[in-house]
Amino acid sequence: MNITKRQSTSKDVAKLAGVSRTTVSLVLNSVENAQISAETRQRVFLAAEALEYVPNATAQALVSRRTQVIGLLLTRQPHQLEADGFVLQALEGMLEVVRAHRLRLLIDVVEPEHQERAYLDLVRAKRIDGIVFSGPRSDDAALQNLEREGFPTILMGHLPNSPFCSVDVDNVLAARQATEYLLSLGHRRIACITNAPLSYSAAAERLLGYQQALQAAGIIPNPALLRQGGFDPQSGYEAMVSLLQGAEPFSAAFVASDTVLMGAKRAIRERGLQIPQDMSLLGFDDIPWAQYADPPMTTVHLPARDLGKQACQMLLQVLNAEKPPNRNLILPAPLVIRQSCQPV
Amino acid sequence: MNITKRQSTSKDVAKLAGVSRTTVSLVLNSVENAQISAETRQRVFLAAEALEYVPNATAQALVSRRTQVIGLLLTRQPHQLEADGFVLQALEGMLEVVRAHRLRLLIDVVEPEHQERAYLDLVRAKRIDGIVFSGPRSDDAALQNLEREGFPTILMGHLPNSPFCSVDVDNVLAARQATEYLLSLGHRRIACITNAPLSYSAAAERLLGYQQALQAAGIIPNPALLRQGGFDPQSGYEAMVSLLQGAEPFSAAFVASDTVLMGAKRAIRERGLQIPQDMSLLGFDDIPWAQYADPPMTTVHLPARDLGKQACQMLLQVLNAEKPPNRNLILPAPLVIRQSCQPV
DNA sequence: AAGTTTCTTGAAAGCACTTTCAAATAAAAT
DNA sequence: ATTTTATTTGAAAGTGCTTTCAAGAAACTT
Repeated sequence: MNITKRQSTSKDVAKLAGVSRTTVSLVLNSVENAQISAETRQRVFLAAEALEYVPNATAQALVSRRTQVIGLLLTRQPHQLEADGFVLQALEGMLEVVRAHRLRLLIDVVEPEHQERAYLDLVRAKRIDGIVFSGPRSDDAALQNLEREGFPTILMGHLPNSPFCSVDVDNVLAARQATEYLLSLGHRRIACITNAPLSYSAAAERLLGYQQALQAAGIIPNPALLRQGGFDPQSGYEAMVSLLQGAEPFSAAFVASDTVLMGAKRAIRERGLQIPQDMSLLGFDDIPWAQYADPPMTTVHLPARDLGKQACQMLLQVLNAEKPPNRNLILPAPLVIRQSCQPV
Repeated sequence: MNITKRQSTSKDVAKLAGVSRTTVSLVLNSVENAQISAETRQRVFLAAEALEYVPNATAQALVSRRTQVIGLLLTRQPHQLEADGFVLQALEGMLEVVRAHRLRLLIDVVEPEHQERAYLDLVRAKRIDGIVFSGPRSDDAALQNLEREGFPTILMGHLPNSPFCSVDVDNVLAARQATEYLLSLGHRRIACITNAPLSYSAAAERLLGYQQALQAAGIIPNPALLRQGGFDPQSGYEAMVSLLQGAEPFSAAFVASDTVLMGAKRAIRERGLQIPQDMSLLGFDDIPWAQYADPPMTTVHLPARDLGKQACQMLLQVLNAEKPPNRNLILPAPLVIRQSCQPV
């Protein structure tokens, strides 16, 4: 476990190649306008190879003012991360582009409570070049700090009149279409469980879509048929139990998150109800579980992986001072019809 | 989006406080043996506050040779990450201790194919102080590189005669106990689907536990009842379809990963079989899904969160040159009996 | 009042790199 | 052979911080 052999530096390479450190840097970074003879170049490469030289990222960062690291920020209660099928898919998409650009990804989860200083440290300390921010909330003080700092940030999700670029789906539309599907099956009493507290913009939007569809069909959304979920199956379980115990009957439920849906489904089954015979269930996110559930879940497909990918790409554009083509990129979120809904 | 106002440096703080940068550093890092008058100290704090000063992490890292960042390395095919319930829980545990120590977490997923140089970059470039390595494989060339470099590394999982410290569960024992439970229910023909290719040590160990239990009961493990899964539900689905189509009858299956189990369960239901009436199913990992599945799954509880936490703590001990109390920490992995198994 | 001892503080070096700029060398032109 | 031009290379400064070392100031002895 000893770290005896010192790491070789550009100085070592220079010495071995018989050139100056400047030349080493010029060659290894293949600087355009500086012409180095092919022979010298070769010597440097060989020396670097021989010493297994890798430039010290910290030193490079210090001088270039770029750490080549981007941050993924999630705002959740840590324990709510556990069952989040979305995160991993998005992460994957991000890693894909991050890797292609030889960057690194730093991940942090901040709890909604003490986010005040949470990112400031990350940002001010210049630990990262930019941020992909998942799950923005309107009441997020720290996010406003980022704004003031003018820190390169991309939102995964959407925040009305935020200066930041964002990648998102049209939650309102997707939720409306989902609800319309339920309506088209003849359901009239449709319950709704949100995916998160309404301060999360995605939660508010999905709820709105649900309400719009109902109203367009001449149905007044019934508050007694609405419950709030929050990131984990347990919240869905509790919400559904409460719904089932309520006086208000319903034949279908739109649950704005598959993770929450997982718990809701359990509550229904415990009650001895069959899906979809006794109750139609429609989710949101299309996490891997959805298609393997019993029955496979009809749900809105959230292109999580793409969302992550696009967010990263947008961030890179911002970092390179290119004007991103779209300030607010909207990806389609189609309804995937499987077997958890049927006509009344 | 402009970055007009330059970030304030320790020099600015020094100037505002009317002291030297040395003093600023001494105060802000509360260095022990250097005594600074309370009055000076106060002035520095105030100045730092006023300028919203946060030390540049890069510069600190350069001089201290510590980046205060630790890496989480996962070896999977990226797309296999998607449904991995374990990762997020472990991540959470890690974040907990990482945060407590004011460190940061860098995450990377490397594909088993080109891992050769994959971490070397990370390590040689001194981007991170240490590594938590999830899913070590015996045939991992890069891991051997880490060994040679003497880089502070903790294994989440286990590798026979590796010099690295590790945190793990006793996979053999857990799998044996799980299988014994099935045996105790009267099952004799028990299929097994592994959680991953056998080069992953955890996969090999779980399989071994299954085989040991069988042999102890005087049953010769039947190769026709064995299939290999691999990280995602689809692999489980395919494995179970293949098992079901095979000539060999069986009344129970031990699936060494809940994620894989998710797919296997689907295959069984599509076949019109009831769980547990027609087929007992026993999983491994206890991902959030397990307790909300229909029926709730009996499975081996993998203390993922704790594993992550302990791995991190161990790494910190290594980094601080403390001898970790246990070179190979084994956490208990109890069987959680729910409703997916019943007597024949 | 002079000599010690203790407190504070700042100059300077170092961390490993990049990049500018001018000098040195080689090649070309007169 | 000498001047001009093109080609290479290296010294040095800068990135923002920590830390050693020694000096200056203040307090204490004798």
